[in-house]
Amino acid sequence: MGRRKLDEQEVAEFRAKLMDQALILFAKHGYRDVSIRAIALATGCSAMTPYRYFENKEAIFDACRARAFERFAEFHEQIVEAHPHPVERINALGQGYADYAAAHTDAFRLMFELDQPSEPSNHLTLMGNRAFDTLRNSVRDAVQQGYLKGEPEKLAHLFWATIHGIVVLDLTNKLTYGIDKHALLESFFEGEFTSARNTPEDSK
Amino acid sequence: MGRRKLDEQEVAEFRAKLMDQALILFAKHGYRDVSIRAIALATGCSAMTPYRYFENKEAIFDACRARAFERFAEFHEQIVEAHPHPVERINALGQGYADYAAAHTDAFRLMFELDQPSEPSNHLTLMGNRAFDTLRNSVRDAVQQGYLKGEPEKLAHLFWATIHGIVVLDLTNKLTYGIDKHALLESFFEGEFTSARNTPEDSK
DNA sequence: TTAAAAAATTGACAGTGTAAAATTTACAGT
DNA sequence: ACTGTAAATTTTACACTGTCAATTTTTTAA
Repeated sequence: MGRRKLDEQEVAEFRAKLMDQALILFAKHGYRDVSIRAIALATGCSAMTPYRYFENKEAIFDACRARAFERFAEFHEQIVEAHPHPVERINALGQGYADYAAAHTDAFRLMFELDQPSEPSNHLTLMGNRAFDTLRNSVRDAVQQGYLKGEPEKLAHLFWATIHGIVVLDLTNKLTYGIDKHALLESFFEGEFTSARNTPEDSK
Repeated sequence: MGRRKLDEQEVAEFRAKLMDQALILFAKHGYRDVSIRAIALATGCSAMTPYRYFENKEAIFDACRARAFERFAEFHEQIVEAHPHPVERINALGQGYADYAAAHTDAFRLMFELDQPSEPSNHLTLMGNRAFDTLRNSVRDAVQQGYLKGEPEKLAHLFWATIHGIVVLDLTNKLTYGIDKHALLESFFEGEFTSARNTPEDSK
């Protein structure tokens, strides 16, 4: 006696359906300008139904971010497959990172928003790491094969930080002195900055 | 006949008063969770009075961001004065950037939020540039004096992007592999990454 | 003292997140 | 087939939001 409880798969399916719509809306309009009612409407359920599948709006957002990271990671994994050479692979990953941010700006914002509405869930952290792992592994390989020197973890993180910095400064319109994203990426990949450090004695 | 119109200074004073409170609230709770009514209450005026001094909530936020950038720039300018040597100055600016982000995280978020509610105003851009100018000039000096080699604009931008990248990845809890902000900053300042690039032949 | 204009406040509205109540749905036992 | 019941869903309701419009207060010049 009593209506059958939704099994795990059914719940997962509806959650996915909600997230598909939510991701589209969040990416298009941002967290602030998407209402749960709008997500419900797009999904074709009533306004309060999402609350049965997610605790609140932040939980939906969090799930969408994780999904965005998942796609981001898949994109990186494709690049890895397409570039067997470690150094080329690293550069392709960096370029891909920037390209992805440009092509999917809204998803990128979702992922790297400074003003995160909640602490990252474990799943979100996992998906975030998965994308970075492609770079981490590539740098490790490059070091092992002698293409790079240094502590692989630090190298990978610094590489990431630099690309990320270039991308977000560009995204927030902070590059206003004629030096744009492309020039910076090019310089970085050429190692112009990295080889520029020396002492005054050297330059005399 | 007719009440005296507020002169420019009076308007500026009240705007400043509003912004003082708004900046505190925005920094503490973020754009989303601060209402104009709350700003008005903190300022001691009625709920709709802010609308006489700013077009809307975004305009208040924009003004606050510009003010945050102004303080950020002043902080950098103090660092410049305290460090006469170009290379030390550059490193101090980088370290200061990270320290400021840690000490005034909320203000930093305000300034570099990806999800900006509006296009940056001219004044905001100006204040943003003012902070970066300290680094730009320092790099230019360092290059002129032979401490650095390369195109100064690109060097300065790349330096900024790297520090910024490190800071924001840390701020958004993306550094989860035991390599933290401090290790990355240290590596960066030591040039560990920058001197790591060479060909396999070199390492044999 | 009064007319009027600027400033400030109040009232109103559509839209928000979400808690609680009401309702629909679909199954187990008779 | 019917019915009791529990799960799923929808409806209702509320406090709060940004902001427009109407109103009231304040302050000045005549």
